[in-house]
Amino acid sequence: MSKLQQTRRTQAERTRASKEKIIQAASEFFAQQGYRGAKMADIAKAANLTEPGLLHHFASKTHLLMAVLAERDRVDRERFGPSLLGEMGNPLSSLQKLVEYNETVPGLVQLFTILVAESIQEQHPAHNFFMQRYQNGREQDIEVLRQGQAQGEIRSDIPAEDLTIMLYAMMDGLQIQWLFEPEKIDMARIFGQFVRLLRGE
Amino acid sequence: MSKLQQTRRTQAERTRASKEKIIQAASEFFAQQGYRGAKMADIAKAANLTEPGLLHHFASKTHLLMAVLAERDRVDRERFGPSLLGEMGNPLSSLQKLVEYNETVPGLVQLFTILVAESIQEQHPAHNFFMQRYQNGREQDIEVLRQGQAQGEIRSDIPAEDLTIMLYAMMDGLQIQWLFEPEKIDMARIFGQFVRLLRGE
DNA sequence: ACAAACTTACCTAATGCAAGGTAGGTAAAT
DNA sequence: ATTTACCTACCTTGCATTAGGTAAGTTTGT
Repeated sequence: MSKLQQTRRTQAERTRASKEKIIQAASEFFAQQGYRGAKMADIAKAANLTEPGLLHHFASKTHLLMAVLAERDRVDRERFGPSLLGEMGNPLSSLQKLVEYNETVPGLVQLFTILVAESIQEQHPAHNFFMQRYQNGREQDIEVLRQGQAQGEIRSDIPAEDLTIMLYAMMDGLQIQWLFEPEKIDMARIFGQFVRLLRGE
Repeated sequence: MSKLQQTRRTQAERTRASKEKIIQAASEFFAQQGYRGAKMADIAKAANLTEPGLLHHFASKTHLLMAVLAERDRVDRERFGPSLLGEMGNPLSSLQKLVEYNETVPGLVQLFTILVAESIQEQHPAHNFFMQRYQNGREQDIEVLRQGQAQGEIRSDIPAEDLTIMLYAMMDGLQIQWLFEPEKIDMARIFGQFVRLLRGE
């Protein structure tokens, strides 16, 4: 139709711009419909492309999903460090920050919540991604927690391994109820209560 | 082929038997593949029916899903009371029982975990079912928790409303990690630690 | 008591449509 | 001259649902 649509000089620029738009669109649709529910055609249209146009950049729906997840991870690691707990010294408080941040990006939270559950099945393309994610996360956090326990900032009557599991569990679980009723569930505040418990009052 | 396949006298008997088999098969497939991923053909075959045979009993895939959930609810309410917390007097300990029971039925846990996440989308056929489920559950439990607080069995520095939310969150969250790595995550023991926290040591 | 009329529990075959992916081309960039 | 970034047209498969039939079970009239 119009020639105004794509006015980018170099190919590199065009590619970068297209991929970015695709990933953004895909994130939204995956978040809203899950991986299975999301349709390539919709994603393509949202990125101003046809379906084959999209497939030129990402060879298959699975590839696209992995790209979305990788990108998400990259951004998150940029924003927070490797351990979600943050710096030694004041652990848990930066986790609290993360929960507060999450309340501002319901789309992303929904993306991960739906995909995590979907990917419990072993044959799901993101199965290993999420299993690794939990494993790495817990492993990273465990050291920080031990530190905190040694310094008396975190109660020591529960092993650090268990604490990591509980932290992820509480975050995930709160997200579910919050996604159903964002107005009603004050995720950050309740997570705060939980953190207080772990500090030992 | 053979006339041995269906040797049931009355129609009522046949219908009851068929519906039972269908619901059982559907539960398994929904648990393994989610609602979207499960195929009517597979469910039908597992129930010794053709697809239209199945549809004779449940008018659509959505109807089938609702039937599965209703049946699940019925069985659960039979096993436990209306409140998951159990009797007044010793609350939380029966919740602990529930978690231990859940460890023996991974298929059911997976069914609910995957479906809950899937049904976060408003247009999902089970959306209202699960939202209600949380609302009712929390409402039922809140009274029991207040009792426990009044008798000093449960710490009183966290409002009962928040406690109900945290209990469901911890259960849901633990289930996710447990479903990924059942060997590694000792769901019941960790939930026990959490319960201890809520008792105030 | 029993046959005619009806209802139920299925089946085989076909429909329809959604959705991922391919073939092969064109025009712009390199 | 070649590679890249797309597009149009097409293909294929998967899958829920419908059309229409048959045989067994059930009800009713007499």
